[in-house]
Amino acid sequence: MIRLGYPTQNLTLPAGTNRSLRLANLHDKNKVRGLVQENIAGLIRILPWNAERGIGLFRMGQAMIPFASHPGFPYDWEEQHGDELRRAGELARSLDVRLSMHPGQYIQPGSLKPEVVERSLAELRYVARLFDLIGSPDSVLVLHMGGAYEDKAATATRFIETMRPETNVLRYLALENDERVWTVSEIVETASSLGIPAIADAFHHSLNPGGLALREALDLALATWKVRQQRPKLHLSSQDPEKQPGAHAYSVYPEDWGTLVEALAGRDADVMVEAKGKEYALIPLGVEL
DNA sequence: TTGGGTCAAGGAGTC
DNA sequence: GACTCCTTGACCCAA
Repeated sequence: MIRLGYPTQNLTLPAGTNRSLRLANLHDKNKVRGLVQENIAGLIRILPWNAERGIGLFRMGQAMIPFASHPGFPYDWEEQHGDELRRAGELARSLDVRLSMHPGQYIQPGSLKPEVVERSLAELRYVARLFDLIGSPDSVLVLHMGGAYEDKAATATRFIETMRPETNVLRYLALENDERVWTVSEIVETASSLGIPAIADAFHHSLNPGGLALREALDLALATWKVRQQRPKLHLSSQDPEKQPGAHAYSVYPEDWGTLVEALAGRDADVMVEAKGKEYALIPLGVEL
């Protein structure tokens, strides 16, 4: 069985989980508190909408708690929003919707710069703490491995050494291949060293296959989820024909979906669809909105 | 009220 | 060297 999901916002409702603010306004406690409450309220609106349509995955916006890992964050967000987050988590579990987050390109645990590593770890700890409060052990913290710094082997070693002590982050962390640097086989190797699973992104894989067919890449990535006894997660998207290679299209093309389904060959997976059209991109995959 | 420039942060690749 | 792309558009000022 394949379950589907989409990221951060629902265009139909509409509702979102990614409202943020400029750093210059972070001092305004009431503003920040209001935005966080709106993001959590958005999540609470989206979850039942998804469940009614059989959409079993949802990715929360990284700015659910905007600037949560920034030293200038103006109050104790765990204490102030803990109850709301626990309630949202209870709702997600009662509806059987799996949650995830995907910190962005600035998160570089393998960086050569200590300050970049520290900021990256602070952000990863924020996500893990948020998942703790939500309380669903199958939540997934999706991360790219970042830069290669002209020496992949040394960077992978550095990445592993930096992450190994982060036991609470590792409870949720999964590594994803990207479209130009790290291939599926490389992230599977690093993930295995850390005892965590790997996410194969079918679109990135098509741009950066590392000599593997999609079927072979899935064989590697799906097997890594045994360490957590969880359903494997994958990503799917299509190329925007108007833009550079790697840019996500508004929707998913049926041929890309067909290629993934064929490569899965009947195996179970949770597939996150990354498209500008959000939930509308699930329509060509058979979801009725 | 709206249009458009700008926004914490990194790195790789293209032009 | 400037621009684009990646997670995700949203914020916010000027008119």
